[in-house]
Amino acid sequence: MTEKNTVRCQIVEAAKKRFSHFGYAKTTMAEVAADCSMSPGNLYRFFPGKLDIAESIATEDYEKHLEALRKLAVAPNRTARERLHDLLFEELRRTYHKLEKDPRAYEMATVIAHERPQYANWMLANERKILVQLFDEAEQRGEFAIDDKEITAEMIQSATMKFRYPQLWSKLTLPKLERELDGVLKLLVNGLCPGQTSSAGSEAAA
Amino acid sequence: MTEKNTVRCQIVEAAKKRFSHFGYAKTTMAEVAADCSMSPGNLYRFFPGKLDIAESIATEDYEKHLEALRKLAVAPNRTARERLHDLLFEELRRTYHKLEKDPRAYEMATVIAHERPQYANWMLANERKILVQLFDEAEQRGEFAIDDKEITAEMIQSATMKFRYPQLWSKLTLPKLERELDGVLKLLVNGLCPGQTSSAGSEAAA
DNA sequence: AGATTGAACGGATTGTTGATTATTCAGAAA
DNA sequence: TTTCTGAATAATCAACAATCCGTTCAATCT
Repeated sequence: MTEKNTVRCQIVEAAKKRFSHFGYAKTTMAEVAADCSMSPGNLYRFFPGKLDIAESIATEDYEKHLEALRKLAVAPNRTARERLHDLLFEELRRTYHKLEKDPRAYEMATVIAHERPQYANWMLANERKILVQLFDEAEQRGEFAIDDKEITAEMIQSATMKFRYPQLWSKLTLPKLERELDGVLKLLVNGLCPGQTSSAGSEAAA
Repeated sequence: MTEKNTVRCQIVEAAKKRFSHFGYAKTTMAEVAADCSMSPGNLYRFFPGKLDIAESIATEDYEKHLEALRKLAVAPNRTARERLHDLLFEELRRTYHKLEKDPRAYEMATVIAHERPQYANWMLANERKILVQLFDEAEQRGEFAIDDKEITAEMIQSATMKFRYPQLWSKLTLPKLERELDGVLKLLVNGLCPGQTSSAGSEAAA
């Protein structure tokens, strides 16, 4: 079991090097196998297919991101609104930078999104859990008033779709995207109706 | 001049028939020219290129849609919130049906969006004007409280992006999209903060 | 037995060739 | 002159061949 895991890791590491250096498409299973001093066929004892190796790499990275989001969601000394802001901005910035400077990451994201549509849903569901937790706390402190928190989390995700895979849907620069996300967040928090005070429109984070 | 316009119309009509019957790609300039009893070269006295004929057709149709939106934006006996609802739903439904039942329209939309990125921006700007007008009225009646109406219109468009070209970004059915748009709208209008009453969450329209 | 190999299969990809077609423009027609 | 033509051009596309590569599995090794 531990043995098996070691081999799995070895494969993942070899693939990681190849993928990030030559790209997913230009890396062959035979090459990865050779890097691990094994035959191509043997890879299939550890992964169902090539795409699963890529998914494994992506997930490893994503888990770190998720952890960072969880931290932000419960940061002390921040209002619920600020924490929501931090969450959404972290998401935007991470994706933007990842896809911006690294065409290999872009390629892998595209392939996985295309061949495994459910993967994106799984990511959204993970982040929804964090949002719901944030809402729970916020409600207790009377910061937000929310009927159905799960649904509301979905709606927040709908409304911020544009900022989740920024360069797939627009060619805007990061500063412009940030300004726009800030505007959308303000609207989501305060609404269009007259009523309560709107606390400051934007803050710096990180 | 009128003469020229007549010929232009004739070309557009011939192209419209061809495009909707055989598709944009499978229609040749020679065929359109033949339908108009003229040589292919002569088409270029009236249009800079094939794509411009398609654009002309698309715009003709779009102008009708815009007119419908303008009507909805000033409908009497409806609250601002209801009119905003009608506007966004009309947009969603039109696009959905158009792309759903007519693969030719989908093809043309794709080609134009790809070759003429500015075209989509022009459409958004048109619709923003309508939104701003709606906001102006709403503010006078005290229904909405809005700082910068142009910016707010942009933010509404950002937040409802997912519903503007529905089948490009998700495989959701119309009812699901409608439920989601309703949820997003509710959030945009009322905000997350506790405060004023939320008038009914959803209504039927047309 | 279980673990590993590597040749073989077939679906996808690439490169090449030939045809199609959007666009131009020199000249014919009006 | 202005209006139009249609052959010439260059870019794109479709079809086919050849190759490549992910995946499988019968045979080999431990």
